[in-house]
Amino acid sequence: MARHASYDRDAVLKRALELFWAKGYHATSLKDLEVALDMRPGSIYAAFGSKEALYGETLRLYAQMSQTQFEELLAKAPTRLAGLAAHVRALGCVAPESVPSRACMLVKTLLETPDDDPVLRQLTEDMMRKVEIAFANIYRAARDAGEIPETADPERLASRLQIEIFGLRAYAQRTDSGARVAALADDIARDIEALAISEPTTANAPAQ
Amino acid sequence: MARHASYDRDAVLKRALELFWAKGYHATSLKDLEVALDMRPGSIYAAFGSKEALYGETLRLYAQMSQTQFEELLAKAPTRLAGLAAHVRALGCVAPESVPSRACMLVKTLLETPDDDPVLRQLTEDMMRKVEIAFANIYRAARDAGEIPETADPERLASRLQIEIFGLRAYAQRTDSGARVAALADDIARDIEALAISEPTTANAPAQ
DNA sequence: GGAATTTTTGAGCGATCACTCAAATTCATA
DNA sequence: TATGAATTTGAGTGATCGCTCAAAAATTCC
Repeated sequence: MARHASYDRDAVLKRALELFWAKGYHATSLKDLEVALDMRPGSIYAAFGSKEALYGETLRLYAQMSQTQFEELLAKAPTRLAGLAAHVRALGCVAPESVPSRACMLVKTLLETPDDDPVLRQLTEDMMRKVEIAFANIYRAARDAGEIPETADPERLASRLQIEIFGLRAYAQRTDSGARVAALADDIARDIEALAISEPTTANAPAQ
Repeated sequence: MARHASYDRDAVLKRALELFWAKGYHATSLKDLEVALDMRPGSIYAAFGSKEALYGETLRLYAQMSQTQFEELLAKAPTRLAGLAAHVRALGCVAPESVPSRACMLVKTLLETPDDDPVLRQLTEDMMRKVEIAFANIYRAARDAGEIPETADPERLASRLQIEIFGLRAYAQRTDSGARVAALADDIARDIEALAISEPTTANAPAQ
């Protein structure tokens, strides 16, 4: 007894994500969204409530996609440490044309959001903290499995890894040379692998 | 035979810098600037031409202030490597209330600027490149002075250092704990110092 | 003090901002 | 096919955007 929405919500969110990720929150206008989503303002507001709420949903989608990608990489890696290194290398190999922006959307949001913003800033910080905790859990598991020394501090290593990734992806946004970014990602990945407790044959195994 | 401007241009630029650095380009309105600078729109435009041009001038001021601070730190350090480490440690110790934002204004600009922006984006990338070259020159001098191994690649180390700084300062923006940021900065600084060729008594001298 | 020259002022420009809502349209059900 | 409940439409809301400019005020030199 009623009409159904004519759009695919997930597809719409994905298009909104591409736009917001590329241009940022403030620089993206509703006119931009109307064109990209092929929706009129009324439909957009009926579906998402506000520009801010829509942005929040795209952020969640971004975080979820990133997490999935990361977990797949981890599952394929021979060790936890190799998985983390592979993640960094993967970030260094992204083709600029295959992605709305080489920078991390969470960092972009963090840096263009007021310190006291109760919605987008809070959401961003929460998501970043979740990623950091995930990193720490992996480092802790690696330590408990004897991959890295007993003395390693998982939380500190996790924060450091997040710093390297934040920095690498911001750097990637300012550089034309994909090869240079890939080389730097490799440097970072090697440092991660260098944490490994060396054993006769398996030490420093490449994470490719 | 004429009237003089009633404001101190440098003081005005400094106030504009504080505002832009804290809020970003898009989120800062001319109304905000009118209040912060205590100037009416006509005066602002007579003095600076446009919002974009004013932002550009504050960016230049930011880069110049940062450079000065960095050079003073370098001059005080016993070695070039210690100077770079001290720079990182200094960035980790910034009190949040003493600064408009803990994040780097160049990174904030990079991330909220379109890839093809001919003014602000170009300016930002140029300034970043200049900093990177300065880092590379210091690493090169350190290598030529025998502080670090002959095999060290100054350009690569410079890029890596810029990545660590970008990341550290973005991370600082998302964390309440100043102590944690300082500890992470110290980790990064130690890695820089670890490049040093060890000698009997001077190796790993703390950069404090 | 008067004339010349500059700065400052602030009302207001057109454009765009995020957003609303009454009317038109669509479609599953009866 | 008619009905009812939903979605879609897009002109239009008031607010704010960056910015302009003619008039007023201020300062310097003669």
